[in-house]
Amino acid sequence: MVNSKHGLIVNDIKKAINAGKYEVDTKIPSENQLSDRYGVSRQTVRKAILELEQEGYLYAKHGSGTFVARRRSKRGNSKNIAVVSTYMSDYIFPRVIQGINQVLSDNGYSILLKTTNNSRKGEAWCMEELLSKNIDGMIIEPSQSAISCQHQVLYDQMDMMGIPYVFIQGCYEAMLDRPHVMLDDVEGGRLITRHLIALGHRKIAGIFKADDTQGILRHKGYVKALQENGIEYDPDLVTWYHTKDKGEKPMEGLLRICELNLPFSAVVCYNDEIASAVINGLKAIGKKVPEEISVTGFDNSLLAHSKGITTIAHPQEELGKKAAETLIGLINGSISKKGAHVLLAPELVERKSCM
Amino acid sequence: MVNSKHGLIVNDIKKAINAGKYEVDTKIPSENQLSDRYGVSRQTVRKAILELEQEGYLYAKHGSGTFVARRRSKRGNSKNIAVVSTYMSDYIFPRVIQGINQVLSDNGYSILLKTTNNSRKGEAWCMEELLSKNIDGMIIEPSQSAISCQHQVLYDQMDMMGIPYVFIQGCYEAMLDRPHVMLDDVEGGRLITRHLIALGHRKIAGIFKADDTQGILRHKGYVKALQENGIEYDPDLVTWYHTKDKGEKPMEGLLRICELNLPFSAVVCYNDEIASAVINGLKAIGKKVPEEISVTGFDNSLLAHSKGITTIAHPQEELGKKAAETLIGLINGSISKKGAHVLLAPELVERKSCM
DNA sequence: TTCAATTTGTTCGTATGTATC
DNA sequence: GGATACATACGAACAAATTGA
Repeated sequence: MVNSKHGLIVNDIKKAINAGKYEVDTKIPSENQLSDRYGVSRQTVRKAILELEQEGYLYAKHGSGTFVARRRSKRGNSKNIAVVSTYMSDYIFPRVIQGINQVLSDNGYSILLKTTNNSRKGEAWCMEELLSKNIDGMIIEPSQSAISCQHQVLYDQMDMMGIPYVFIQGCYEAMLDRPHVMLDDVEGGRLITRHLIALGHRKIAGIFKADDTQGILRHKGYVKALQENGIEYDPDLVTWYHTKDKGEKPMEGLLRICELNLPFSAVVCYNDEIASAVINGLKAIGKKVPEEISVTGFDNSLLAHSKGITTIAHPQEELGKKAAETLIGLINGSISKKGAHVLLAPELVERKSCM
Repeated sequence: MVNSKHGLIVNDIKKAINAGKYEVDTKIPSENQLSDRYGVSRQTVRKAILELEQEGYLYAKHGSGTFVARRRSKRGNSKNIAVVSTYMSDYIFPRVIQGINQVLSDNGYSILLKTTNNSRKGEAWCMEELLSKNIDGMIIEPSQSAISCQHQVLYDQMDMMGIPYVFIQGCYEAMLDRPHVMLDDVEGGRLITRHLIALGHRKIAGIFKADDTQGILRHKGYVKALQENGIEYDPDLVTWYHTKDKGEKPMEGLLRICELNLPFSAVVCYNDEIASAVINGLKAIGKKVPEEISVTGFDNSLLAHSKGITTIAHPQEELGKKAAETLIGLINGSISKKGAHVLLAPELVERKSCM
């Protein structure tokens, strides 16, 4: 995003100010001190400070020092709502945003769209930019949701500025008390596992993502369904993987189970992508799907559609609508922050990957 | 009262521009030349130029020179760009907007998203709302592009306010001189017709939309390909239809051709939707596709993918990127409105509807 | 009041990187 | 590929304003 040294310094100081490390009208370190600290020339520091001055973050006093400016809070009803998503072209997102747009535009709001590329840095960057703009609220899909949120200050600042926000799809563990609208992943995991049990399966393997709230919740539902039907939970049948594992790890786990001669007749997968990889893997080692082993996905993505995978459907448009309605409720005060927790019921989509 | 050397240079250049000594978009002397002329260092010249750039008098082009900008009324730069599309969830749109987002966010801009639902009223309503907001530019996909633009006043008003805009996908007939970035439909029509000719077809029917710029251009490409290959153009083989005709008309035309006993072995269709309907229609009257008759589409939509229709692909992300780059060029003055006409090369996607 | 230290403001010189023609 | 021109960065010097001893 920013390659230049002065750009990095600008971001750093901005972050410090937004985090409240410098009070308004207090002096920041002198140019010489900063150039020492960052290991750059004084000219480079000056360029950064000049930029921040023009953006209204700082003001310099000749012979005296450079100070933190009182941020102009030109708040009011701009009728703009920020929508922050991880990726733009994700198969799942267009319909969600369509739902959001429908409700918001009906209520006279416009959408300010931002993407984080699913990185924390991207998210922090986005929010810092948004704080300098005039928005009435925010709908945000958190990045890498299972890792603890290290930039909660930014959310605190939004609270302080009275800008309400709603999490969608996932929510940071530490912020589950904040407003959120998401799929009931526990229920989804339960639903699809119950479906397999109803088909007669007893030994059901599972592949879940460990660094993701959704993965943990779906696993919870999987366990719940087993218990409800009097089937003992066998940890050896469950494989956990992380985002960085890419494609290999899940299949490795499954092969390990095969090698251990643990009999299983079905696999519950974290999502359609994994399910697709598993189907290919099973076919490669001579197992027939669904005749010998049933496989399920999650998300009802295009992949599930084209490969005929039985899966759990996101009520995408509904999710967008609910999120927008919740946010509007928060803005006009008709909904309290504590009550704004919505879980949407998932739907089972039967295809031909199970029997 | 300016004491600083760079201040004197700023005033000098300002005066020269205001006096008309430098024309708009002409190059001013290079930094080195100016530093020689004024007897100051290049840094001092740079500082002066930077100041003038920020005031909107000049714009610098890396590796090329520094130029006189078209003076704009200094509306606050909100760093917001409006993106107006017809529908949100269209199969084609996510990737286009992804391209737009990539370029814009790299340049520090945010996207303000609006939809028109492909209606003129929706478009007018959108633009009125946008005019009341603070935006630096607009990328717009026009609604129902062939009908003459009845609300040109709104565009004139944007011109007056100095807010640049770029049309994507299509462009109003009467506004083809305005900046636009779109697919080269003539080339697309030529490409797909040439493909059929290369496969050995000589009698090629065509179905085109009459009230749509794209329809007319695709027809033009169709004619061009025929002429280039020494095949006479036969108007009887071409069916024209209008938006209001819905699905029946195109097929009627084709049936008429069949009844007239005009032999043809291939059909070039306006888009994938028509191609799909034509394939169904031909099958219904006992013609085999592609064995007896080859059919082509246009747009590379999901429909073409699922039905295996040979078609023309939009370079979607590229289109978004180019549109964003063009708009940024217009904003900082490095591109003139007249030069901002971009046609993107289409790509042939071979599937199984031709032989 | 004066003086010295500190801090920002302005300018010069130089070097390297990178885009454009 | 080479020349040109802008972009970034470093180092140094002096000027001007402020502050406190």
